[in-house]
Amino acid sequence: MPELPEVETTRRGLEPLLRDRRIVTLEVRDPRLRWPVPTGLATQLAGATIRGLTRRAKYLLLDTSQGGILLHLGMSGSLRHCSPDTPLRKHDHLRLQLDDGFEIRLHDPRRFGCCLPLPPPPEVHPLLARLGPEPLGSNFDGATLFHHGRGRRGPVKGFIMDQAVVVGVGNIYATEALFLAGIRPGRAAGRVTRREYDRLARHIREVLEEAITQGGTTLRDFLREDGSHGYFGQSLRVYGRAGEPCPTCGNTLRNRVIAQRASAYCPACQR
DNA sequence: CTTTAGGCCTGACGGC
DNA sequence: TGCCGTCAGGCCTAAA
Repeated sequence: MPELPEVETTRRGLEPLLRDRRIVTLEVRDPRLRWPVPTGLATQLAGATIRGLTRRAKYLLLDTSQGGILLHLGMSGSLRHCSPDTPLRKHDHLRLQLDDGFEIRLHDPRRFGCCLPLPPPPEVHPLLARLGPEPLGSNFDGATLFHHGRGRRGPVKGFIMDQAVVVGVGNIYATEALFLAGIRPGRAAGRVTRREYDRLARHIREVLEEAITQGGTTLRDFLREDGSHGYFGQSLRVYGRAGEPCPTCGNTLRNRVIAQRASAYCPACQR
């Protein structure tokens, strides 16, 4: 279940392996993803030189001399770098064969991911056009959240998971950041104070950066395995721990469904 | 405009 | 042991 740190770690791991490589073939073994992998994509990419691999939100953008590619890992997707004689697995959808004899495989059992052409300029693509600021970028802070949150009656947790507000904050890191900021996930976004949004923005950045840092230490595993080893072993303080004691005060953590997602919180620490 | 619900999928899990 | 219902999760899309 790649969240932003996993996607960024994947990008950092793969970028040096892909840059300046030539694509020999793209084999579409199973085009059934969130949207079908277009027929003709393989032909378009054959012989292309890879210029780079960047990230926007949880999307990976592969830039080549013969056009861009937009990748999303959805819920269960992963990319691995391996040699062609590595046994193929069920749900290996794509093989991107490189001129150095290695290949990249997209593995995605639940098929929520995608692989689509990305015509220039990338930022106008419908899937990218309405995205909010990057949480690790310079134009994301408490002021942004506060101003965007004016008049919002929905829960703050759903608000920060809204890709138009800030990208890349999934259920896990939203839960963790709200705990660290001392804000209950069910609070109306419009009722969270400026000071609280400052804390929240800081903690969103913090939990994501912490996860990326830890991701770097397990990068080798991440690229070779299927990404199912969990969140880099990052110590999650409250996510998935309803019923357990709060790591700060010892009160029993509760669970509520907020914005259609399980939300653990401490009734004492979070207000 | 905001907010909510539905849908897409498979694998893991629990109950019988 | 096997079958089946439920759940998880990102995020688009339609509808309220």
